[in-house]
Amino acid sequence: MENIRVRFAPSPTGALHIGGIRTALYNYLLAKKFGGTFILRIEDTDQTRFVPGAEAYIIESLRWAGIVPVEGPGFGGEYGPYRQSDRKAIYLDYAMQLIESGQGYYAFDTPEELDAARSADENFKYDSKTRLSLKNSLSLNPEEVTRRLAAGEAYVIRLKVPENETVLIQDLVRGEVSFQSNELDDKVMLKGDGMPTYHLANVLDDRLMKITHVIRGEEWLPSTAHHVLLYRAFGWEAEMPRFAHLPLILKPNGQGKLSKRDGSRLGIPVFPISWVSETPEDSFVGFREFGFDPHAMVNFMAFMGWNPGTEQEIFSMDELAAAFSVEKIGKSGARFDFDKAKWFNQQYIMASSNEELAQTIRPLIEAQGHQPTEAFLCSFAGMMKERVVLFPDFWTNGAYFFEDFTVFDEATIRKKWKTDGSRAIFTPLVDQLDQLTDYNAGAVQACVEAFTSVAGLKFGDVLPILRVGLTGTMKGPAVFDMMALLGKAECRRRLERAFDLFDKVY
RNA sequence: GGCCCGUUCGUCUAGGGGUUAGGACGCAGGAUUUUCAUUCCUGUAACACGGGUUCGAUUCCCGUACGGGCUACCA
Repeated sequence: MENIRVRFAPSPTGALHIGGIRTALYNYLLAKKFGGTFILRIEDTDQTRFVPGAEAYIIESLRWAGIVPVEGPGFGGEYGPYRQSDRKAIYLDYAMQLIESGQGYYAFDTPEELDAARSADENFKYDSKTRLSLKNSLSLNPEEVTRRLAAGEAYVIRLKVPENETVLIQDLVRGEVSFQSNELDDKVMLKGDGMPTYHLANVLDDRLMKITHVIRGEEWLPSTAHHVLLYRAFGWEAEMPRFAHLPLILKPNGQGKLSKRDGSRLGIPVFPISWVSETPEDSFVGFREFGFDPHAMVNFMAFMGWNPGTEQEIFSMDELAAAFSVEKIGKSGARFDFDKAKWFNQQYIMASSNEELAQTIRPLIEAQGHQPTEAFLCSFAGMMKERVVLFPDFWTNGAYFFEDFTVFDEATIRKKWKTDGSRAIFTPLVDQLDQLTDYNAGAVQACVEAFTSVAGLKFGDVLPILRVGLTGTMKGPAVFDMMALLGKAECRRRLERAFDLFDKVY
């Protein structure tokens, strides 16, 4: 394989949703697999849509996901600058080449005139059939063009799309796709403000940055015809990058592609990390803040539209890179399945070490006002990790490890606790537990078993009392493990408090 | 409207001219478990439709339907 160079080229117009992350991921995986170079390029040619902070958001999102560029703004590289607004002169230069070679032309039509043309004919297209009746250097005489230019009149440079040509695209995902040039319009290459459009800048930068593979969303497939025409115009068609157009990510339910609003509408994340804007409607919660492990998100995203062809589903980034191939990318849109995303996260949490989990959840626990020791937190994580799906579940499902419960499972107590006698039965157990010198799970269990048989009770009569007495709930880790972690004094305190509470149930 | 792309269980998908059409999520049931969860087992459910080509089509071709994308001096 040649020296692969791929790029992720987002526009800094706001938060980048999960589809963008997947595009970046596939580019990254291809580069990683073949020892190539993954480049980040910021396509900020639309000054009206520029959003401050968006570039930093994109970089942080990628970093969180473990997709780190080798070249890009702030990352170095020999093909910079990597922000298109810093490359303005380059685009002008090449746009002029288009004019000189007769493959581009100046157009003086104002946006208002074009709008008028469109409202007069809804099928209006600026193309080979209409361009001679519009105001441009093809229809106007040379003196008039020179005069307008000299007078500083606003103009754009358009691509002169040739007639009667067939544009064939060999797409790595879709195979051969063909377009008739007569269907294509004369796209603007250089805008009135001197900035290039996406099409010009993209083609030029891919060429100048020696990009070998263009992996991008399917929404770009139609304009790829124009891009090929541009490569042709510059004489680069033989060395064009290879194209791969990715299937879109669809809404979880209903129809259409996934949109920003779907997240807040359905209460699920569709962004990698949170985006905070002045208005709540434009602020979004991310996978990170939802409590996802970035590896789980990446694993999940990798499978939206790609599949290794084996039955393995859990992949590290390295394994993903090793297994990845553009040929195995699917063709049809993939519906965003949040249940599957959660399943991946659960798998990752269960596979994480207690130490890793402790580190991740410490801020969540501390935010609740508790400063557990590292040892305590690790044991806690170990006991809870098979019982959570998202990181915040550690707190929601295990708060009783850190503080007294306020509500408890009344149904169990009504069934197992008798106000006219249970207290007398269980107080000796508390006392016996207090006699233990080594308060470990085994010793506690032995003590409880001995008590149970002497008292003529069944395990099922004693365990629920202990469990609910200690934690308030019937759900949770093994009782004796929890007792060992909580310690003798704390268990005694909790049980006495609980017994008082239970007596008040009726 | 025009151009382009797509269509296998509810969802993500494997597969591919002759298969009991496989896996995963979800859901349902069961086993294990002091609870919950984990784990294991079982079940549920799919080749959009119509024509060809063929001995045989879910697989190849053509239509139709449906879905999606693009159709800006936005990317």
